[in-house]
Amino acid sequence: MTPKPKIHTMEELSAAIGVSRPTLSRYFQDPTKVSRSSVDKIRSGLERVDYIPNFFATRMNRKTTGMIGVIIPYLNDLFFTRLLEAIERAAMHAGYTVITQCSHSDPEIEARAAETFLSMNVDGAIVAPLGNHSDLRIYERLNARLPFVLMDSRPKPLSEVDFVGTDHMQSTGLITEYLIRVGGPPVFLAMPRVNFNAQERENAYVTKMTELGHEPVVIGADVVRDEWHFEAHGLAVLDRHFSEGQFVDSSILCANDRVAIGALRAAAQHGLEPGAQRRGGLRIAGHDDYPLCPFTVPSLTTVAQDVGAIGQAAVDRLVEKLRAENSSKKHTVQLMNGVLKVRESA
Amino acid sequence: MTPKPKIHTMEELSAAIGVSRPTLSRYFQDPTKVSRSSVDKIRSGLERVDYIPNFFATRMNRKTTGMIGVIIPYLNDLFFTRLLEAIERAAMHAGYTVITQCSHSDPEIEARAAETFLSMNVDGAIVAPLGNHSDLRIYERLNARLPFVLMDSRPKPLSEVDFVGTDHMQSTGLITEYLIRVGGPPVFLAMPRVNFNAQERENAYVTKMTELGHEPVVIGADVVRDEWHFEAHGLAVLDRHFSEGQFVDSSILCANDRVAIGALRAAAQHGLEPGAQRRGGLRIAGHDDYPLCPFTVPSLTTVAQDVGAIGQAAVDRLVEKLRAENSSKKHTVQLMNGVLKVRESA
DNA sequence: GGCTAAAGTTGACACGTGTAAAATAATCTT
DNA sequence: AAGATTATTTTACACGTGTCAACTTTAGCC
Repeated sequence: MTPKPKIHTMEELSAAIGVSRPTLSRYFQDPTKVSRSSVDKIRSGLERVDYIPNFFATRMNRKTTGMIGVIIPYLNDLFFTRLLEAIERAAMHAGYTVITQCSHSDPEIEARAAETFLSMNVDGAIVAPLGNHSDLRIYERLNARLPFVLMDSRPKPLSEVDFVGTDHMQSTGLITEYLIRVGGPPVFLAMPRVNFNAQERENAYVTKMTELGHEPVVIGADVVRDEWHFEAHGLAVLDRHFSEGQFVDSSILCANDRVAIGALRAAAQHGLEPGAQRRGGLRIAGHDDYPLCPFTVPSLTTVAQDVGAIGQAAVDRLVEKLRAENSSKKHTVQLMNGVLKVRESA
Repeated sequence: MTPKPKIHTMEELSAAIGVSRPTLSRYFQDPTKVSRSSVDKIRSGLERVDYIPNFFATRMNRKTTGMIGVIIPYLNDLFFTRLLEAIERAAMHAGYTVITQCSHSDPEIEARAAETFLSMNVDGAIVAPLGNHSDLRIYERLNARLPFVLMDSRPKPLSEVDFVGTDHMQSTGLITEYLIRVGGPPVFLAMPRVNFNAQERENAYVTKMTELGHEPVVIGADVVRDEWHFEAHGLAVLDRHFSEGQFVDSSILCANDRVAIGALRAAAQHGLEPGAQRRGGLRIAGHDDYPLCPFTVPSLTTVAQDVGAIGQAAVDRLVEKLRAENSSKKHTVQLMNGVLKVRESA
């Protein structure tokens, strides 16, 4: 088949089809705004020709770009990819195009991404923030100029900003309570301070332990390792403790599942078999319900974040804001409950 | 501090600073093209004012947009996120902005993403294709209109297209040979046919087995399960076989590491302990060197794809093409070697 | 068939910036 | 210091499409 002739502008297309250019413009935005006869002419014309409207020219003048910007801190983590997937699904369903930027845990890249969004006139932005306190002005700047929603991790000093995430006091409390009930009171294996959730989960653990009359014990909080290498962190910390005979028959609550996967590995290396079956023995639990939890050996007991609901809620709230056009200035904080997933490891 | 006054156009900025608009335009593209004194005036002016050049207006007229489009088939897979990270790193270093689109293993979304790239006048595109043969025209269309590089998985019918990926004949051959050497000749646990690599690895296995005088055995190729749920696939297939007493002391080569993680799980559920230590026993190996391989129990023997090198090479080749401006029409195929990673499981 | 209201179309201008050529300023010769 | 270069700025137009107001056609009605 011979390649269709390429047409670069609506002007040319208008001449080739025999419909005025503004009519074409309206057709590409919403075919129902054009009469039946014109639609037919345009349809058949487009079949004989290779034309794509210029993305930039169309977006430049429209009052709304139909795009929402999303910033996530890290790609190599299935939690964030699932979140992103949920957001893309919800946004597509609501008729928006998602522009994703990854900050690679670098505040400078994060700031640049925010500027890009402003420069692109995105209709709104959803951001999973880094843990750096100096970045708060970035979020405030976005919040002041766009419909804006923070998700996953919440910087406390920021009050006037919408937020969607998990209620870590509830979720971490839930699994802490479970571990206390079925075994001994757990120690808490912290994660590197990559975001505000790290501290929040630790606080939730301490609170729940204190509330139930137990002495909280936190380990692994001092190590400043390669930030996002959670498995290596969990492995290194526990390997050290196990080598000294510490915690070999404890309940260990890990700050997230990736740390817990490292912990499981440490246990295996020391011939330990974490599991609820053997009373009094080692127990390991995590947080998040990472997709691999059912497949680890032993399978990992954890508390699930409802990633799909968080993504959906973030988009819902954003769409609500950018439709309301600055009517209600009240901000919303949506905290989802975690759900206990009891498996073999605890 | 009082918020800086917002300025929306270069025209206004020009008036506010006292430099002509075209000078500002040149400043934002390349400050060295503007005299020292003007740079100073603009710098100090920008500090007193809040202005961001309009992304679309700038891109519309420039002959080059400085953007490259990347399509990956699936986000919830650390292999692709690592690939994406390598590409973003390399592209940023080369001065390009990456626009990422995920096809979510849906040919329609993939096609739409390609059209978006054309509509945005990206300087070039890198695509990790789906396994659908009907999509070949999409790649041919992109290849005809842009500097274009395919990566990771290669549709054989496409000949005039640049490609960067792993030499699966070598990599799969390497680990097949290793398994034969240290234990019995392996059976091959196939992966769902999500892309062309699935078949290619299977072929490589059969070839190497035949070459060394062994009878190839492929299992799990018939199951058409939820496409990308590799772990569940590996678990289900092996659970069935183990239940019937099959392959309990075999060497099992999995088509990729995620399938292998499911296989390890199946072994554990049947009280089997895969590992090279116990001669004659069960062995499980994978392919890719998924980031979790060192942390599984037992740790997973595999053959590593050099993801970083693939991403870098794809960007290098693309940049080379879009600088050459259609000089040499010859296309390049770069196949990287896999590297054996011997761990505990085989 | 003529009149009116509604639907659809089009001309003219706008959007915010890039860019080549013309004009100006700065620097260098001799 | 005058002329010749060169560096820099500015003028004027271009980019491809959105949008509004004015215009034309169609549909509906008696």
